Amino acid sequence: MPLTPLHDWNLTPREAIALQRRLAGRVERADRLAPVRHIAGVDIGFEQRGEITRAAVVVLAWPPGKLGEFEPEALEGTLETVEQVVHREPSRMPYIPGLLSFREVPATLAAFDKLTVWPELVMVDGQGIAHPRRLGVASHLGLWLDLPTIGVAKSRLCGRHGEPGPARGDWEPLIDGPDDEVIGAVLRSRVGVKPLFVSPGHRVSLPSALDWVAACLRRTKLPEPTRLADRLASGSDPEASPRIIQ
DNA sequence: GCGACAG
DNA sequence: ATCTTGTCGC
Repeated sequence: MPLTPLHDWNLTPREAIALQRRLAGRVERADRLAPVRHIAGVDIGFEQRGEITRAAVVVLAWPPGKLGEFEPEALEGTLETVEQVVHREPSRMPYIPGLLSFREVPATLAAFDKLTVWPELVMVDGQGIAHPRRLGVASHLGLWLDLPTIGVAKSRLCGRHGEPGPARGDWEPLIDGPDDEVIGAVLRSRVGVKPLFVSPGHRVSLPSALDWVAACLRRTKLPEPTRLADRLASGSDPEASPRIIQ
């Protein structure tokens, strides 16, 4: 069953919410990944006070160059960029908490259209199922692309949790609803900084999502895929021209 | 009615 | 998210 073309979406918040409820039923929370050879990172930036949406996708080679090390520092620079693309277009919707995917997914899909290297796993800057209707931007994108996705957010949208321990890798479950459903994890990705909110997007379990994020962590707070996509989507890399490396 | 609220 | 100077810390 084909989904409604996102480019045609011109929904009211009420209609968008109804659509999310239907799509949430199609999100898979168990692992169903093909062998991973490339991991993509996705992030969105804005220009001109939000009038222009800028989607960035960075594709990294997996596994990283050097294996057998446990310290992230020893793996510095081992997740190499294979391709990166940027797509700009007029923004379609304002930001509304809970409806982020309607604002960001269309531009993201256009960016994916430009990729020549297709990833087997995607990390998205935002929530996966850790969403009021269990359909955050990572889950929505995963359904659309028919790819496994993981949500890596910098702050909380919903759910309750304890404060994770101080060590890198320490985490606490993110729980929501009257039935205490575990919708994600609050992960200390770096000592001394606010924790990350990791949640399954599509076709990835929570334990695997945490494993993948941990495997992509280096010295920074964000895992390499979303860190590089962030850099590309934000101003620091002004005329970030699309390029294919190697 | 009163907060909370990804990017 | 973005707008922005200085400032604290490794």
